[in-house]
Order: sequence, then C-alpha cells, then structure tokens
Amino acid sequence: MGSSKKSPKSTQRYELITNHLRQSIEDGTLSPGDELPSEAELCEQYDSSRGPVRQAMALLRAEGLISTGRGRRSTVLTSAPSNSFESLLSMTAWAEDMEPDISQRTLWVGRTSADAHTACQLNVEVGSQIVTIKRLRLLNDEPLAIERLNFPLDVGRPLLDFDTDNCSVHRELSRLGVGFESANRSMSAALSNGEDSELLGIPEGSPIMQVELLAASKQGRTLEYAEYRVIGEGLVLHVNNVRGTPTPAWFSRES
Amino acid sequence: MGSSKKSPKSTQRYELITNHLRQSIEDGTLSPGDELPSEAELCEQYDSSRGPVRQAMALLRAEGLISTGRGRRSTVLTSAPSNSFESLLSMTAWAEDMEPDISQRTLWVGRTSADAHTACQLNVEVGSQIVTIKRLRLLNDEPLAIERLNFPLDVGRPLLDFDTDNCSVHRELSRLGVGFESANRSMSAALSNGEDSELLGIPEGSPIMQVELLAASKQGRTLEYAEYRVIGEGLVLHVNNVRGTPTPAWFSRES
DNA sequence: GAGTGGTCTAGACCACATG
DNA sequence: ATGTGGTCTAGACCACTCG
Repeated sequence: MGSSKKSPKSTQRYELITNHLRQSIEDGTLSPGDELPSEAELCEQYDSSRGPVRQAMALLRAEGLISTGRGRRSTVLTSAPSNSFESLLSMTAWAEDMEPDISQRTLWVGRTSADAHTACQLNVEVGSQIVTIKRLRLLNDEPLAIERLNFPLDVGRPLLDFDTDNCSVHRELSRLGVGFESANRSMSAALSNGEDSELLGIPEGSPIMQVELLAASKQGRTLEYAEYRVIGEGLVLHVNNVRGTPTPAWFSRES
Repeated sequence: MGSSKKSPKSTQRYELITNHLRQSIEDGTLSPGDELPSEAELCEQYDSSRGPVRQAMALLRAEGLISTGRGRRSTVLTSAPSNSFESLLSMTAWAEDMEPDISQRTLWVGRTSADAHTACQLNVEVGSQIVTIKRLRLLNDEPLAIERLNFPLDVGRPLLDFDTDNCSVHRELSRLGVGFESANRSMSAALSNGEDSELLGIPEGSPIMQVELLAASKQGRTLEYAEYRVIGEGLVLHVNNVRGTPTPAWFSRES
C-alpha cells in the first residue's frame, strides 16, 4: 500500500512501443525467428518519428529479445523472461516475482565494527561502526540462503529499529530516500561449511553458490556490501547477451 | 592471414566519444564520483549534435561505467573492466584477454547421435547426428575446466577436420561464416563427480561451477549448446547493473 | 535497385535538480 | 531561474542485404 512510488506519469511513446512489442513476443504473437515490422511501419503504426521507435528497439535488443542489423529486418531471438533492476538488487523483490512463498528469519541485527575485508568493500575505515543484518531466507519454509547485509552506519542506522523479519530491507531504504543506482554481483562455487550446514540444514560439503553484492549510489558511493550463501540446488543465474550491445558481465580468476 | 574481417571503417562519431570517455575513466582521469562534462559541452568538444553524444552516454551506462539522470550531470560509477561479446561467447577469447597461458587438450571430436537433453537444447530430433567436441582446458598447464561443445551437424561439420588442440573453435566457425548473434549462459554450483575429479585432478566432491551456454544466430536458430565444468576456485562471474538499463541477467530456481 | 537499419543534424519542449 | 538530461520531430545520407 501507501507507496507513492512514482506519479502516474503519462507513458512515454517509446515505452508504449517497447511494451507492445515485448508483450507480442512474450505471448507468442511473435515467435523466435519471426521478423518484426520495419521501423518505417512502426513509425506509421504509432504515429511517431524514428527516434522513439529506435529507442524501443534498443531496449529490446539490450534485453536480448531481438537482433537488429543493417539491411535486414529485426528478428525475434527468444522470449526470455524480463527482469528488473530491483529484482537483481533485492532478493525479496526477486522472490516476489518468481516465488511468492519466501520468508526470512532474522538471526542478528546490530552495529558492529567493520573487519578489514568488509571495511575495504564498503570503503570505510577498518574498525569503524557499520550496521549488519544476518538473516536466514526461506522458500516454502525450507532454508534457501544465508544473507549477510552490511551498510555504512549512516545508511543502515534506520534498520536498527526495523522489522527485518517481515519487510524488505531494500524497499525500506528506498522509502527513506536511499538511492541505489548500481549493483555489482559476483558469484562463485564453494562448499558448505559447518555454519552453512547447520543453518541451511544440509550435509557439510554440499555445493554452495557464493554471491557477493556491492551496491552504490548515483555518486558512486558504496551503500551496501552483501554476502549470500545459497544452497547449490536452489539457484541458477542466467546471463543473456546479444552481439553489439555492451554486456555488463564477465569472468575473472579468483575474487 | 586471410581474414578480411572488417574494412578499416572510419570510426563513427559516437564511438570516438565513447572511447575517449571510457579511456578517461579507465586511466583515472575521471574517477568514480566525478562528474562528466555536460552533453552540451561534449557536443561542442566533438563538434557534434546531441544524438551521437547521447548514444555514447547510453553505451557507457549500459556498461555500468556511468550513471545519468534528469536535472543532474552524469557521474562516474566505477572503472570496471570492459568486456566484449566474444569474450563471453568463446572461452578462448576470454582467456586471451585475461590469461595468456590457456591451452587445451582435445579428448574427443566426432559425430554422435543426440541424446534427449542435448537434442532438446539444440532443437533437433532426438537421435539425429550432431558434432561434439570434448576438451580439457588448461591454464598454465593446470586443468581449469572440462568443455563439451555440441553443434548441429551442418554447423559443426567443418570442425571434424580441424585442429581443435591449437585453435579457437568459435573463431574458426566465425571465419567460415557462422554468425553467432546471441549467447545465453546459465550457471550453478555443483560437486565434482568421478570423471571431473580424474580429468581436473581434484578430489571428488570439490566445488564445481557448472556452466551451460546456448548460442544462436540472427534468425534465432540454435547453433551451439555447450556445457562446462569449471573448478570452483578458478572462476568468478561478475554482473554489473545500473538502474534504468535493461539487465540481461536473472536468477531462477533449478535449471 | 529497392528496402532496411545505422548514423547524424538542428532544432524543440519537458521534467527534474540545484542554488 | 538556470542548467541538466529525457523525449521527440522531421528531415538527411550511408552501409548493408536481398532479390
């Protein structure tokens, strides 16, 4: 409720075009391999100049849904699910899209002094005060992941007096005016240790997907450093690339 | 040699602007938190209209390097490494960027009939002929990953008579006119099985990053289905998102 | 050669952030 | 109030694909 998120905001023309096309792709009106209408045709259809039409195509291309190129018509590639920035930033937002039955049990909320690693990631002094939240995330009441969120003190302070068992931390921070602008995730495979096994209810030595998240503000200040340990059978990450669009994903050795 | 890849191709204006700005970011002339010149200033600097300038900004935004927004100047977020479509599609291309000392030992190359899973992924009939390459990838002569590439027969046939020990498969296919246009990767954590352990020289039950790749043509036809099993300590995947740009990455349950 | 998307120009108005 | 980026128009030429 009471979320005055955004004003009704008359939809932009390019959004209208994007949404129409995306829906046609998702509902099968346009199947993989099919050609889209030409830009000229879309201009007529939507009584628009080429700008908005091209912006719409650029969006669909970046989502990996279509392929475009000189001298030929654009073609549908897949009907992959769409995805929002929020659902990658906030595990709760992701879960609400995909799996309605997610819940969490808070293990620990409080102020603590930053260890070397966390301080480095958050770009604060070693030993300075930070806010840390440790929660167990459950799917259908089955443990799914251990989550440890770390915030600089001024960012996370409001969370010290917040019901972390029943609400989304990111949504609350967003409501308080904390503007998350970028999120950088890294992922690797690991084995569950004793603590993982106990909390997640799995045998020691099970596969674990280890995820780290660094989120920053518009100004590039680090607002959050989070670590997740997710049961290996539980989660798959997908990355979809189309030639010619920048791909904000890459592999590296070690962390 | 005879690679007439692309004509010298006078660089486009927007590429010039993109490259200049990206280099400024990478070499530290512009640091995270700094403001970029305004669009108007860039228009003057490059004697250009707004179109190319905005296209350059859109690229940098999609790469996760900058953040833009109404009413304020754009700011630098990070100086993350850049990355190409090729380096995500082809492990060899990735490795050449990051680690010069990669090599491979071919275990098996040949025609085989597709099992149910592979046939489904490649979108061919179960039992129809496909080309499969199984290689061990080594980094500094240490095993890094087991790679199994599967191609429809007409796509992969030239590889049957190809030196898969010393050359990049994707580069060769590209040279032969096979146009890879999109790549969809999915990743999960697993434990090494007996074969993994033997080939990779690790204890059974070690963490493994299991990667699947589906690559398609401009028309959406599936050209390749690849499976990798990478040693867990070897590889980290990064995904960088900025609010407002589509993020071609998402999580799901299971595969 | 006709059609298509890629690039670019030179304007315009609007929404938003900041002083 | 001013400056900024976001959206849009109405043209233009080019590079490419395909019949």
